[in-house]
Amino acid sequence: MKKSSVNLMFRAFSDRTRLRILHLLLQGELCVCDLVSVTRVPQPKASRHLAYLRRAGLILGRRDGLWNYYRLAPAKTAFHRSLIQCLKECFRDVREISGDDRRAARAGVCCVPPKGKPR
Amino acid sequence: MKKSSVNLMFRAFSDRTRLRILHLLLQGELCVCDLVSVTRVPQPKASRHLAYLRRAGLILGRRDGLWNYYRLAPAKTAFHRSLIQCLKECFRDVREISGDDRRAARAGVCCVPPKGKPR
DNA sequence: ATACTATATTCGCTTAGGCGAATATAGTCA
DNA sequence: TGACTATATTCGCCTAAGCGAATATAGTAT
Repeated sequence: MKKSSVNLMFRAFSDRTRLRILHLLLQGELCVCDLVSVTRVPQPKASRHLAYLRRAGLILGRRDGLWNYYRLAPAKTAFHRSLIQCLKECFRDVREISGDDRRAARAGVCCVPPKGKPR
Repeated sequence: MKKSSVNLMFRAFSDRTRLRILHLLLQGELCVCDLVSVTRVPQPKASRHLAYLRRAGLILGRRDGLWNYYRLAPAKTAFHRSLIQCLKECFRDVREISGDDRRAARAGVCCVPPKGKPR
């Protein structure tokens, strides 16, 4: 773990959009278009924040054809695990998160791809 | 809890100096001059960060004569408690913190006041 | 009063980082 | 090849926020 990653990780959590994305990823892997359609955030903005989270070591990406799937990086330190615990608890206090959860629960809302997305 | 305080609190943790101050306060109430002498941070800088932490609801101040004592604010939410847990665990990853702890352990290092500080 | 101590605030500067809009890249399909 | 889809990056702008230096405030002592 490089010397400033604690700061980076806290900073990563200090933005509402990133918090929403991270919270959604608690339920598992999601592709960018799912994140975009659930959060109703402009796609470039979502990509920007995803890049930030990737750099901070908080998420991992995987490309499958046209889609990029992201998931939470496994926590390798006690600190990282505690941070994830914060994530699980902050939903009460971040208004948008409950709306996200509701929309996410309404199943595969997203884009209908040319060939059908491999679920 | 106002709507943006989760962000504010995470942001408060995203600065090394504030992290060091918060970590020191885990061991109890300290006055500004103690914090300054232990962290070796310029006094105005320490005061600035203390003001930030006060605004974020993370610390409480108390004035006693010439001295201002600060302590961690009691956590009133599960989220806040988890955040404090992060604080307890991040010392492994923030280099300066171990030095702070060592210096803090060397007892009442600080200023020798006119009349002797009420310990 | 003056002098001194502890702490806080302001100023001017610089960088990080958020945003929307536009554009680039990469993979797929016909 | 060209058209289309999903995603990423760049650009220009603006605000947040860090810093050192200087200064202000408040309490104490004489």
